[in-house]
Amino acid sequence: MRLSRYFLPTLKETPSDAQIVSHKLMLRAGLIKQEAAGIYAWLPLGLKVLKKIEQIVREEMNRAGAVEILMPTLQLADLWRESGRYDDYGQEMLRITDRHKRDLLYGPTAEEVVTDIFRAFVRSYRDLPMNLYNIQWKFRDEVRPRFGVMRGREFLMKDAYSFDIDEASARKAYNRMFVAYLNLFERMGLKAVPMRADTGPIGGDLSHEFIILADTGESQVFCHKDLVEMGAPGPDVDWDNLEGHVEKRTALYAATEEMHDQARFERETSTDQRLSARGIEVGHIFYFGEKYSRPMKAMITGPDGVERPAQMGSYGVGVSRLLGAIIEASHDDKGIIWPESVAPFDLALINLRPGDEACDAACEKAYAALQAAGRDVLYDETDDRPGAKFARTELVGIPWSMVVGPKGLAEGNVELRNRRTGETSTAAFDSVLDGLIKG
RNA sequence: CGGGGCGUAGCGCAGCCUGGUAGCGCAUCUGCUUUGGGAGCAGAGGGUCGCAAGUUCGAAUCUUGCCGCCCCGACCA
Repeated sequence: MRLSRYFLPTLKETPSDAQIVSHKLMLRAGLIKQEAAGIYAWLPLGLKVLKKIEQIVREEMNRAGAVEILMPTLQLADLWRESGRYDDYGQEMLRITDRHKRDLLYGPTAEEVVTDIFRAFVRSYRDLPMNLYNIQWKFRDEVRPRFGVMRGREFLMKDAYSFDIDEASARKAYNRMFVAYLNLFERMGLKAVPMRADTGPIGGDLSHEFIILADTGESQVFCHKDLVEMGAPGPDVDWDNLEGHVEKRTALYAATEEMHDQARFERETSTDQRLSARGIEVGHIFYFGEKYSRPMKAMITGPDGVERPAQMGSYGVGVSRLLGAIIEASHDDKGIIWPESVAPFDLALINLRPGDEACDAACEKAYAALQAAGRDVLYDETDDRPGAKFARTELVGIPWSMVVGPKGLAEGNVELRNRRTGETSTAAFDSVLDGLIKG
């Protein structure tokens, strides 16, 4: 992409509405534009990152055996009356009436819809286990939206729903999501720690929030230090036998503020193992059994010929929130530092002197070669001054920059810069180009 | 939903207390110069001061109502 033909409205000054660093940077780097409280338009660069995050989530869901569907944003109130939640949900649910005076709502979640889909087609235990997910815009009319996309009213969420014949099988479904979450957050360069969450009236031990640690996190969290550095199991696991991976990570103490038990924390960890930090919730998995399947009559016939409600669980990832969370966890005073897996461009090609024959020729050659190699390049051929180009590239957080200037080029050299480390190396044009082409 | 704050050019702000021709920086446009860390000089364009009503000879400024946005708290992916 040639920058002069792209749409990248960066801001030198921070809009006064923004308070936390990720929100400020998202506005300054031209990722989003606020349209109303908690409602944002996604500009080209923000959209690219959003799509990359979405794709990682999709790939890891598929790997874990979930199947993608797409459910509507507008839902029938009648379904929610069946589950009993229409009246329970309160003011956070945006209620809408159509021209026929039918009560609709903009879905804040999709348990009712997915249960309705399930019960329409599935009757037998032979069709189970099943896990259906979708990545869709949700709306919760928060009283007080804040922190940019971290707590908007409209947000993109991946929500998966598992259906099983019994609790033992449901537990396996839960474990698959547990491991899938560890894997997908790691792919985004995040260290996510699963923490015991409130299971509400259902009870049991099957609910975890996935928390990433960041100084500006919304809640206080407490956990065993080792959990933070424990890597994800990775894709090559036995997806039917994940108990070991899950137990290893749930054995150590980890709790959010609401679930925290200081006495137990001190009992189960030594002083030097204790970590108390701020955290951002980026995922939540939950087993809730028959909560929806029973009132909505999503019944399954088992091998014994007996009909019983499906055992269900739901698994959410805040896709749009993740942009904010990643930035909170990865930035410096110059701007965003995108992990390569979610970066909007693989690299920036900076022409320091457009109009200079040698610079133009070298840049065009590099641009063509990199594109041919499948690299997504942002080619800065604007006539801004070098300082402005560097500052902008750093602000938007592109992982690598190839800098082509007249002085270096006279020697046949160009520069390669790493956004995260700030390291700069000068080398021959061809060798830098080869290195970037090979990745 | 309780408490607080703010709406003045695209962005950041001053002016308001004490009513009298709407300003500054950045950005934008033109010209010249400049070209390895958000350039310099000269010039230009851009505002029914959130909306409405009221007070007044006269309202960005005072009064009332409404709308929007932000912050703290309670609540949530």
